[in-house]
Order: sequence, then C-alpha cells, then structure tokens
Amino acid sequence: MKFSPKEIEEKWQKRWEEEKVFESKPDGRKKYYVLEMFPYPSGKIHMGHVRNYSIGDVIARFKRMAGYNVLHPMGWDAFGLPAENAAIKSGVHPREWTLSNIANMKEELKKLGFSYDWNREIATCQPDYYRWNQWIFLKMLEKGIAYRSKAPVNWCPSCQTVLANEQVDDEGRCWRCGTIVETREIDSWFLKITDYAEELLKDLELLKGHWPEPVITMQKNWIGKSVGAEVEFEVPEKGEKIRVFTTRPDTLFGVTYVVLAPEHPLTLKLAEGTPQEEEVKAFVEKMRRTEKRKRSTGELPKEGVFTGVYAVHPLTGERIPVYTANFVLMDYGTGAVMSVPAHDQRDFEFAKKYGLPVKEVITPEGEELKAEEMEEAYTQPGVLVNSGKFTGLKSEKAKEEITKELERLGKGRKSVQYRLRDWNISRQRYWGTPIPVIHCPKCGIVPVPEEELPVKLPENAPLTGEGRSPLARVPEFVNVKCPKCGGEAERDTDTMDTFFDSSWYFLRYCSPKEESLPFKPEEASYYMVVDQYIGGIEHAVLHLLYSRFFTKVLRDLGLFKEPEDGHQREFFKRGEPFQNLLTQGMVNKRWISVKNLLKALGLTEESTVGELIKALTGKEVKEEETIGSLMRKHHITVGDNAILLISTEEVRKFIEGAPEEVLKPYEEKFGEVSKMSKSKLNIVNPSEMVEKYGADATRLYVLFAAPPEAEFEWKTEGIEGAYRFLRRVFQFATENLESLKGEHSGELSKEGKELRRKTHQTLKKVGEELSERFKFNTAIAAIMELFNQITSFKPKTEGDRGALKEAVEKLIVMLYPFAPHTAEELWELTGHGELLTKTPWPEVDEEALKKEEVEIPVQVNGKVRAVISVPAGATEEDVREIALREPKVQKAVEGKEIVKFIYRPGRIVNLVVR
RNA sequence: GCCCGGGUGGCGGAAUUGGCAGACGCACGGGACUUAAAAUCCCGGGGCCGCAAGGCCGUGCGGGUUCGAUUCCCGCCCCGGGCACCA
Repeated sequence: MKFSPKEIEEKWQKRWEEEKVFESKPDGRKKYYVLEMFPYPSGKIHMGHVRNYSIGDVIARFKRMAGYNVLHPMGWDAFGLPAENAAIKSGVHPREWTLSNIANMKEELKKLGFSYDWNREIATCQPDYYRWNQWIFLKMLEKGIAYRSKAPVNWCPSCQTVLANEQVDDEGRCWRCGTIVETREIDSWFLKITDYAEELLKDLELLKGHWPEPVITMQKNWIGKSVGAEVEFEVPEKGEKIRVFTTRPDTLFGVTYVVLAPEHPLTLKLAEGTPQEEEVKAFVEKMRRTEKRKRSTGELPKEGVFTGVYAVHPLTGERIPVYTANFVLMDYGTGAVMSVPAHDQRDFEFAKKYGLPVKEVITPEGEELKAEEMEEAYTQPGVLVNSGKFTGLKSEKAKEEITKELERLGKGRKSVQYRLRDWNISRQRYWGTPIPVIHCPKCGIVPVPEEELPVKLPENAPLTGEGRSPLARVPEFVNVKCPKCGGEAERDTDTMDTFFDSSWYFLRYCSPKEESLPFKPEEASYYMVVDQYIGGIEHAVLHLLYSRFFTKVLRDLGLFKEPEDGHQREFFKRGEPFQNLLTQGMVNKRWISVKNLLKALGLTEESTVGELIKALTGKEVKEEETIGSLMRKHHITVGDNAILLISTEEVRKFIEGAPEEVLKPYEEKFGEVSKMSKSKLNIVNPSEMVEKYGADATRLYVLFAAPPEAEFEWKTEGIEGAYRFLRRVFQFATENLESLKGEHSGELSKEGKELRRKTHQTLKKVGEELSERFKFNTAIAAIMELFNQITSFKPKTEGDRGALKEAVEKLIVMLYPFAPHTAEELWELTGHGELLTKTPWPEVDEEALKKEEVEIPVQVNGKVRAVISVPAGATEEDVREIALREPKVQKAVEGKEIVKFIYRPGRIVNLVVR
C-alpha cells in the first residue's frame, strides 16, 4: 500500500472535526490547560510557529489520552502596527488585511493538523473581545490603577507613536522599525504596575522549578529592586532640600559632593543668581539635546558643572558643593545622588576629573585604605572609619544604624527603589482598542458608561501615517455629549498598547462567548491556571510580566472564584497565570551573503559576471558587466543573501540546476547560521513542506531535530529522514496486516520476550518524556529504536506473533502525539474501530520489564575489560565468581593482586588491582 | 563590568542518581537489486597503531576529589543571551 500523507491527513482532519474530539467543556474530569502564545496575523505561518504549536500539540494529544479534559485553544493577536502600515501603503483597510491574513493562517494551521478547539477562537480586533479591554480599563481607572499623567515619553518619529521603555532597544531604537527614538512630553494613560512590583518579584519564588531560570532572572533584573535610604541635604541659602537615594547609607560620612540630574527641577532654581548661572543653563540645555540613550548607557565621559551653591551634610554639618552632571538620571530614584568618591567608581572618576576631595570611610577588614593612594573606588563592604560614632561598625550594621539616626533627626528614612516604571498604554494609532474615556471641559475626565461599551473603532479614519492619532480626525467619533453634564465633550483619541490585549487573552479562552463579563468566574476557576504555556524567549519580560500583573489586578478586582481544591490553588491565590513555562528555541537556517560568497570565490564587486560564472561552474563565458553594476541594477547590497545575485537573469541563464543547489557547498563552508527572517531570505515556508512531505513529517522533524528549548538549524535532509521513517513504519504495518489483525497466544521465544521488554521499556520512556521532561527528541529516538527492533524480529512461535502485534500496536499509539494522522490511519488499518484520539494511553506492564539475565560491564582499574551476563538475582559472591572466570578479566588481572572488589548491583563491577 | 546558558564524532544531538561515552537521525563509505540512475534493502564507522586479536588516546584547557568523572570541586579559555553611569 502506498503511503500518501496528503490523503491521510485530509481524511483524519475531517474526521476529527466531524467528531468534535478537540472540543472541551467543563466536566467532572481533571482539566489540563495547554496554551501556545497566540500569533500576530502577519500573513503566513513561519517555522517558529510550527515548532511552538507542534510542542503544544504533542502535550495536548498526550494529556487527552492520559484522561485529562484538555483545553487547547488558538486565537489571534490581531491589533497592531503592521495592519495600519499596510493600509498606509496600499489603501487596504486594516480590518480587511487582518481578517484575510487570519483566514489564510488558519487554513495553514488546519493543514498541520493541530488539535485546537476552534470553537474558542478569539481575535483581539473584534469588538466582542476589545470591549472587555475597555471594561477592564474602566475598572482599573476606578481603582486608581490607571491614571493620567504628562510624562516624558519615547516618541518614535517614524511610527508616530509613543513607545514603552521596554519597546526601545539598548541602542535607543524603536523595537519595530529601528528608528532612533526621541523624547517628548505627552498626556498619556499609565497603569500602575509599580504598585505590584514587590508582589511580582516575590511570587517569582513560586515559579522556580516551573519556569526556566533565565526568564525568572530576567524578570528579577527588570523589576530591579534596591533597598537603601533616602537622605535629605538642606541648601540653607536657598531654603531648599535635596532628596537623594542611596543603597549605601554606611558611606554617608564619605560624601564630598551632591549631584542633581540636569532635568531636576532644583538644578536651575539653585543656580539662579549665582556666578555659575549661565554655565549651568548652557549645560542643562546641552544635555537636553543629547540623545537619551547615550546619556543612559554610560558611553559618554562624565561631565558636569558646579551649581554655585552648597548643601549641608545631615550628620556632620559640613558644607558640600552641589553639582549637576550627565551621569545622574532623572527617572531613577529621586534624580539626585550623594557622591562618595572613595567607594563608588562613577563618583571616583568624576571627583578626579573635577578635583573634588576623596574621603575614605570604609576599609577592608584588617587593612588600611588611604584616599590619596587610591586608583579606583573601594566598593566592597567593610569596616567604617572616619564616621563619627559609627566608626568601627561593619557595613551591614552601619547601614541600619545610620538610617535609624537619620530617621531620628528627621533627615532621612529607609527606602526601596525599583527599576520598573509604570506602563504607558496610550498609542497615537488607529488599529487598537479605543480608550473609553471622554474629556469634558467642565467635568474633566469622564469614563464611558459601562452600558455604552464597546466604544467601537470608526471605519473611516484617514490613515496617512502622519500626525497624531487618526481617530482625532473623525469628528463623529470625537465629538460626544458628556455623560455627566450633557455638554459638548471629546472622546480620547488614543488606542491601547497591544500588550494590553495579550495580557489576559488566556482568561477569555475559558469563556470566549461570555457577554456579561470578560470571563465566567466558574469557568476560569475550572480551567485556570494554565498548566503549560509555550512560547518564545523574546517574551521573557514584556508579555509575561504584564500577564502576571493583569492576573493579579483581576484577582484584586474580585473577578475570580477561588477553586475549592486542586494542586494549582496557590498559583490561583497569588494571581499567577502560568504554572509551567517552556521557552522554545529559535529555528535557524544557514545562508551566505553576497559579500561572503565573493570572498569565498576570490572575487570583488569589480570582477565581471563572466568571472563569477567561471568560479561557480567552470564555464567560460564572455560577460563583461561588473558584479557591482549588476547589483546596483537589481538593488542588491553586499549584506543580502547571495541567492538574489545568482537568481538574476544575467547569472541564472548560465547555471544548471536550482540556484539553491549551486550555493549549497559555499553555504556549508563560508555561510552563517541565523534566525529565519524575511530580510535574510533564509526562510523555509512550512506550507511548502507540508505540501511536499506532509504535516506529520514536518512536525516529526521539528520535534526530533533538537530538544524543544534549544535552537536548531533547519536542514532539508532532516525532514527527508523523518518522512522516510514514517513511510517505513507505514509500509511495514501494511505489509504485515494479517498477523497484526489476528489473535495470537502461546509461549514466547527468548527473542519474543526481548521484544516485549523493549516495547514496554519504550512505553515507559516515552510516557515519562511526554509527561515530565518534554525531551521529545529522545522520545522519538526511542520509538525509532523500537521500530528497528521490530523490523529485525523474526517470530518463531504463535506467542511471538502476539508480541509483534503488541509491539506494532503500541508503536502506533506512541507515534500518535508526534505524527497523529499517520498513527490514526494505521490504527484503523490494523483493525481498530474507535478513533486513536479517544484511546487511552497504554499501561506499562512491569512484569515484561523484568530480566532473567543482566549484562554487567566489568572494569579493571576503571577500564572496561569485559561484559558479563549474570542471573537477575545473583549475589555479590556469584557475580564476583562469574567476573573472575571471564578470560578477558583473567588476562587483565594476571600476576596482580586484587585490592578491592566493587559491585553496584545491576550496574557495574570494578576490580582494583596492584 | 555584572548575571544566566552552553562547549561531546563530519553534522544535529544522546548518556534521567558519579557507573559500558557517542543512543537515534543526517551526511559519508562499501555491498545487493537495476541495462543504468534514483529509490529501497543490508553492512561499516571517534582518533591513532595493527592483517587481525588487541592496545593506547579521547567529552574546550589545566588541576583536584573518587575504585570510577561528560556528570562533583577549584582555576582558566571560547561561544550565545540578558542587564548595565540604577545611585
């Protein structure tokens, strides 16, 4: 029988849909919620998606067989800039663009045969989804979690929009378009995530062992908690106080100057009327023009000016100069620092540059430190010196004591700072959730009444990519009556950051059609917490932190009904949405740039096309055009994939075979491996793979190539291997249908027993991998091993035929989570009436695992010299005797004294000889 | 600079508690089938020496603990990622 994946796949996808086997409703069974990060509908499924969803599908299908009520939903993160950019470029409405992309991608997902409950599909751009964004926002507004503030924000001049700090990369570029970000002051809506900083940090403890360690660390760093003290420095001649934050109150006596951020409100105020006023003004102005990124990365040399005034040290009463400098940032701590040059490297460098005093107040235990001899700051803890009554204390103790003293004097207090900033959710864009508030000249900010939700996006906003929000240019949207006073008022014309949409979508899946609340408390109580979440590491902070924040907020709003029992109760109580997280690695592909190809061939852009052809094929042709000129003609740059160059008509006509094949040897040797991306043209289109090899082979390969969390390099040969394996299994089963369908009983031969043992060993191994370790690559390897044993097995007895039948049957079942279509087909062909999808995962027969004889390696001085076979119940004495009888062992110990005999039952023998 | 993760054949990777290093697959070599090729099937393989039996070496490098180390400890090198004038 011929193996035709296409037919098989269509057949079973249809059957599964007809029998509604992937639909889930709350029932008496234990639930299992497996979730993959929903995709942005960019147009096509890419390999990263395939990998993500294949991992999820293996888990979902296995858990279903293991008896769980599995919730496995899919939806679309459908708001966002690309749709709007497409509209600007080609005039197509963002809704149309998005919905047609969704339709296309859904088709692709269906062809891959993922076991989703499509009844629960959601798209965040639909009013019945985003109305709940608005509802949640209003609840947050009520609770004071959402607030309005004028704040310096990151403005991307290209996207014409405000970006969150998280959306600006470390080079100060927009995360989407790469344009350098500017700073602007804008009225915006913020969410007070900082109120939850402590809880978000503390609950990371609960996630340990369930989430990958790097993700936990990244979140921890992102929240960035520092414990220290706030200290006040008075400036008597101006009647002002400078508040600073420090993590080292123990170094307070070493303060020799104070520094304000240039943007600090006191900077200009203090300098007023001093001889330094003009200089300070010029400095502040200069800093305003300096890129924020450069300021905050430390790549600029330290620079500052004296403000002309002195502050008073809170404990010693000394007069110390006040400076303003570029290295102090307004948006961390209080925007001012106390400088302790002896014990802080930045302060040290600044002090040396401007000739400010260095005063040592901490020494390493048992050592002396001289300020004048220091070449860098001593930043470790130690023992206090020159610190009045605190001299002699250790740093830790001194921190406490000095803080207490400040509190007693009313000049300071204990303080905790976080790096985490509140989340700015306002976007001056069209394709997002309208913010449901009305600005009334009389009443101020008025929330849209709940019964008027959703505030729908108008269809006809002009999308030009310029100016502020497109919604501001739709009068019938903007102009409304104030719900409070009935007077003329205006709607807010901003839309929400799309991270808002994705911060709670996993809850909506629990009740996707609910009309009176974002989700039904009983349903969320049944399905939540997500048992297994799977997605890319790129969401380690943003999406995952926001989702944790939202879940905690929704819990505090009283939207959950706490479950009576269950292992996840603790996660539920703490508002943690995802119990286990798996971050899958990237799918990479080898490619070669024009630059590297030319280098490998020993050519330059000045070489002729003729020389290129000769180097590639050995053919002599007369083509005098230079490669550089050809590249300019086709807009190819040296960083582009060389495939572009080879595919130009001028080159293509001289080479035989596909351009990919011509380049392959050069890619192997001189190419590089990077993430599949459009710009590098190193993309493998999943749908083409499904077309050519089938969904099962594509999925099997992606899962077999590497463990899920590791990166892997896509190789065409690999998917061919997966295809061959499936075909061999299919062929073997269909060629042996008679014995696989029949009833067999009787005695087993030795080989028959071994086959049974292998079958149950594999079952045990695969079961463990699927439920605990998620190392799908080794699970598949084990299945392949079993298959290799099956094909070399020659049944001798009727009982043997039974063992063979059992082995193949179990193999089909084990194959199911990875290659479900092929497995279903074989299940049916081997005479099973019920869907394999509905078949329970088989039990391991512990009896079959037992061995009569065990193979034990025998080492002499740690080197393996022989392998002996001993009866399973052999005593240490028996084993010793068998080992010593072994000729190879005898040879190795000949003429030597056996000092020690080590036996680890069932594992190893080691003879120590001298 | 700080914090994670990693380094094993030609390649992807395996070794679950310190116990036979290299499972499984890919690529490769040899053979069978074929007029031939492809496909398929069988066999082979870490390196060095050897006709072979066998021996020696081998998990980034150097040391240590142990009967025994890819695994544990100390010191270093390299690669990938995150954070970073954060007070």
